[in-house]
Amino acid sequence: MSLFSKTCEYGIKAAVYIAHCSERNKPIGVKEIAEAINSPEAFTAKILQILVKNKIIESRKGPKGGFFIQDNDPGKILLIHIVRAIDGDSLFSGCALGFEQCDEFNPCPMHNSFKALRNDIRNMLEMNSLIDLAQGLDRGLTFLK
Amino acid sequence: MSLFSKTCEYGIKAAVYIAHCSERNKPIGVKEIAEAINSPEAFTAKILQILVKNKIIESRKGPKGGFFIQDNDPGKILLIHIVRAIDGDSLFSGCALGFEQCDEFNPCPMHNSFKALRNDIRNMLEMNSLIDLAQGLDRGLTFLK
DNA sequence: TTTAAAAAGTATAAAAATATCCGAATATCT
DNA sequence: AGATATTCGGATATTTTTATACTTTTTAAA
Repeated sequence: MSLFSKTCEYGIKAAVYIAHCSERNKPIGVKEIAEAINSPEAFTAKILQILVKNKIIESRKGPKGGFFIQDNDPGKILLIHIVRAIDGDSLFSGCALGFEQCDEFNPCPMHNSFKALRNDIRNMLEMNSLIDLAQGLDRGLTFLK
Repeated sequence: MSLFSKTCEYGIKAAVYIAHCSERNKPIGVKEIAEAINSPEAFTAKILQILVKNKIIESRKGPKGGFFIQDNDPGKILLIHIVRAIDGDSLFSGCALGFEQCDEFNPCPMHNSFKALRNDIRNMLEMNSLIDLAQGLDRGLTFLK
């Protein structure tokens, strides 16, 4: 078990790559993205559609088309937006043992020790924008495959 | 996406319930366990087998048989043992984006912000023993369904 | 020593996640 | 206007996770 679903992992990587390239200011095709993040192309296309529908990234059809992020946006797009769009918010707002009704008044055995962790997860996702994550790529300090 | 797989959630709940009952000092059958944690019986049986194979709990066949934990053990059995047996250790030792090779020298974009969180997860799993989790049940403060 | 109750083992089924394929819609360029 | 490149949408396929059903083995007790 890992934090994110595979779908979400691809979504994050793709978004980071698009942010990384968005300086060039021209749309990037699925093919290049999938190649860059080492993901299955058709599946990646589906995930990009989700991100577009959730207005996290933009797209243009036809020749010279592809996916892109407006100039000033990478700093505004947070990991939590992507995770929420793809995996929902159960990771950082749900119960560790999967109970629907688990709260202060009706806690599961893990409720109290999980509370802090859940907030840490949420904070981490709220603190990291695509700019933050893309910067390392720009400088050749981090990698997407 | 949630922290644990469903299998692991059932495994944790089952183990906590067994610890909770182990005072009575007699084996508890799958039927009672599944009932107590509101899980599918046959599937729960499979999970209990995993825990037995990993020597996390014990079992006895035949009439009056069932699953149990030795008197002094619930304090020694940590969540991390159960999670490791069922979900493996990718959750608290792997890369957030699923890379095999992701470390200080070859980090993924999330590596640094994830590092602390991963340790928090590990700590949480190492800090909680079955006794800790069962205590709330004993006192009627927490619930397993 | 026979019977019955339970876990262990094996095979299969159903559901969800992951992945592929192809035609439709749309935009660009000539 | 026509040809082409691309995303979009829907159908389908594959794999993994979750779940069930049934048989075998072990054990306790009558």
